[in-house]
Amino acid sequence: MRYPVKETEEKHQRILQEASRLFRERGFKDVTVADVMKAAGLTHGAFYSHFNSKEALMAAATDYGMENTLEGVKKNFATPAGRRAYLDRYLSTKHRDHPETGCTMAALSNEIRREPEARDAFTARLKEIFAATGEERGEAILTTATMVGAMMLARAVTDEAFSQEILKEVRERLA
Amino acid sequence: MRYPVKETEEKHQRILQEASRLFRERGFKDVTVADVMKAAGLTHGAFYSHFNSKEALMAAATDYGMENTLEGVKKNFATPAGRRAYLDRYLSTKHRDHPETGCTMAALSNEIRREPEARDAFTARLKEIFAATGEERGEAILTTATMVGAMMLARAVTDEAFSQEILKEVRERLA
DNA sequence: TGTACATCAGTGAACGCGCGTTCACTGATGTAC
DNA sequence: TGTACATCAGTGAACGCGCGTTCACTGATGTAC
Repeated sequence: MRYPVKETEEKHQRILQEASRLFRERGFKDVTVADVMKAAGLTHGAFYSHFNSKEALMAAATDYGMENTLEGVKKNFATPAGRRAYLDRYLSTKHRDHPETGCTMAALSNEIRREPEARDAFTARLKEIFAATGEERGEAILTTATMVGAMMLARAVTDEAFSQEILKEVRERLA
Repeated sequence: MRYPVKETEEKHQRILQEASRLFRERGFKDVTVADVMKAAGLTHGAFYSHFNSKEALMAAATDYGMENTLEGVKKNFATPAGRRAYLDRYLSTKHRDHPETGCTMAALSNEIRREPEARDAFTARLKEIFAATGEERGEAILTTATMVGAMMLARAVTDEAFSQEILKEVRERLA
């Protein structure tokens, strides 16, 4: 049956949101189209009324997740204190333990590399993010690389003390 | 039929080597057991005479790849010039374009996080790598995080000039 | 404003394919005597 | 040292399962008149 346009748009947003959340948590490959649709409260068959393929969803979810990061940077990098607080939150155990609500770069960049559509979205948003820091470009690049790398290492490691050490050392050394 | 012990050991090494290569290139999920065995010159059925499961192979390949990195660090970090050359090689377009022979951390850490067996191997080797740099610990952590993060971003991005810019800025700013 | 009907998001069964793993079988190796 | 035989890496067919995608069908919505 036909559904109200407004509800359809809301469902579309919900699919995107849940996809982004699940992908960040488990990666592209371990999340099925059915998983995403179930999380959005729909059946898997309806997926193709919203996206052309799982690849298209991965790209859209990447864009969605990177846009979130962009907003966060815009909001927090206005003042030195805001920037400092952002870095500390980024390099926290809370962020480490919740990739599903955290940075898309730290959660998915390994897989994004192999997904042409997602890469395009990633590239465009990353440029926006660097610009939004208001910092000298090389500085923004260095800081971002360090944060992303540190989070990935802290997450990949099993030893809790070691993982915290990684976060702490980088937190203290980041300008 | 039964095979000479020596040949069996060589085949085992070949499986490990090819697995590490293929995993770094395409990720754990996009490489099948059959792919690995074919690359090693065997049929897929023989796999279970060498490893208990694909998960066990992922762990062994992670250990194998990290050990390679460890040897490289040991060899190159003896002198400041050697260290400098190592960083420059790490942050090169050649390394960026050849993940299959490159750093396991930059290629697989997103996926390693979700594989318990691989995580253990990763953790142990990462500690060895930090120790092998001969640097102050916090320094080793910071530098490694930055290198890994920069390589992942440079690889995830489609724009060639942008990708090179990421590598160049980090190369110049790394002590 | 009211009516007729074309549209299309959503459902759930089904398709086709590929994957990890198992298994019966093979036969040269390596061991026991 | 020679002989008999148990072992076990390797083969290739098969199993069972889950995934992305398709499809016939539904029926309220939104549009054309």
